[in-house]
Amino acid sequence: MKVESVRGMRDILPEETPLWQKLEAEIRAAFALYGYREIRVPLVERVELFSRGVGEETEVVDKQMYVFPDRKGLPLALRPEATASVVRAYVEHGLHAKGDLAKLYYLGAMFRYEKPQLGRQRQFHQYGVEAIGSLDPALDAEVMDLAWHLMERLALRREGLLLRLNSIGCRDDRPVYREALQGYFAARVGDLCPECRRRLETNPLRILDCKEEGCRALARSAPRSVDHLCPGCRQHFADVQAHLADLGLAHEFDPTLVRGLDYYTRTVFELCSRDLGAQDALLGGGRYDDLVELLGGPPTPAVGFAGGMERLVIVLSAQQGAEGASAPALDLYLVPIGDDARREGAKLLAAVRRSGLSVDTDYMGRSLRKAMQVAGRTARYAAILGPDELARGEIKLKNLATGEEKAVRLPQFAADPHTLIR
RNA sequence: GGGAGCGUAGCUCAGUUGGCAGAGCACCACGCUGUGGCCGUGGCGGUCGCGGGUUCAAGUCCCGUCGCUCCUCCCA
Repeated sequence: MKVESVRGMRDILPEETPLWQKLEAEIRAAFALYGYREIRVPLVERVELFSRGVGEETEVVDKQMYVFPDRKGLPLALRPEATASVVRAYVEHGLHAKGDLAKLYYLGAMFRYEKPQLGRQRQFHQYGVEAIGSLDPALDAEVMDLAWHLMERLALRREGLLLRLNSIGCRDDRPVYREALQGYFAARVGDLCPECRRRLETNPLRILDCKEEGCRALARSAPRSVDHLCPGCRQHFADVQAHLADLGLAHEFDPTLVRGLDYYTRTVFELCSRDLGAQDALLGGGRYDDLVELLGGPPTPAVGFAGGMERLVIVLSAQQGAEGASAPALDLYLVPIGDDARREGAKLLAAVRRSGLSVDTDYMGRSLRKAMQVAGRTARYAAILGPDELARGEIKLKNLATGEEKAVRLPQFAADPHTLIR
């Protein structure tokens, strides 16, 4: 019986890794331009970090989290997202004591137990930023500008993207809005699914993104969060929009946007692709002004976003598909003829590699012709070493693009291959 | 969560009313004994996703199961 990969967990093969590496490099470069520094947090956390931080009632924690006890029975979880971990680290290491805005970014695997499909895996990869320590609406706008800038770097067309924006208010607004929702849904409780009847008491906000058709119909004309903002939050939201306008960032106000995680406050946003089908959200984020305090730190406002790498890979590979085959990866391919040449060639390889040239040779016992074929598609130069060359103390160098071939002294080539290969 | 489609060679896929499992690409050998890209000839390669059922006979029909994909929804 063949052992296969676990459902929703896929291999990224060498054909695809260059694209991932390019993507990671662009993400790091963009984040660095905006003053963010990388933080690496564990893949495994205590369950309570997410049940408290993200919210017991959220779909991510309630239905999608990988939970298991360790050998001593401690309840652990594979992280379904990274913000809670970053904030935990921020509090745990007293980063707030530096009295400055902490700008942190991360890149890595997340785990959610969902039905896998294109652009949605059980192990997936997110990149994200967290700016912890300021309530300035200009910072909200800067974070969204960073999101846009990243997309520009990846050469995604601006017209193909859509920034959706909403405000869900602060912790003082929440009870008011919650009551409004409860009042609205309670009057129509007969049309709610059993799950949502429970949510009516525990977390009525979640009814807004229930999947049942009946609940969704009700949600469409439910009270809007923006109509229940305190003066401060209303001003904050107006300022954010003004700053976005200053930066020339188009956006669309979407009163139904609530986001799936409980820690969000005030600003919430999503950047969507217009040419991606069902899984169109490229990244999403917003403010989480109470999370630091909730996880044991001092009251500290924060804003950030997270995006999915798989979805960018889809968009990018569709866009780059026409670019064709990549250039040969190797500088040189050694083609040995006979056992003596193989032995002598192994020494040569070690020397040439240490000079900084990438070289490979045949270990499959291939014929000269087959080895030349491999050289032709993997390298810029072929080096032919056989009994004749060995007897003369030479090696034949062939430029595989031009077909030009010349014999060079073996010791000279081993000592200084760079001048002969360019 | 709801709906639909598809699983046949390493890859992309044919396979008719149930009747000998195929092609192209890739790989290997030879033509061309030590020189790649082009061409030709031959070869290697299969529990037809898995398990059951119907049948003289199942890749094909039926049931189950696992996986993949798409739509809806949600999200990254």
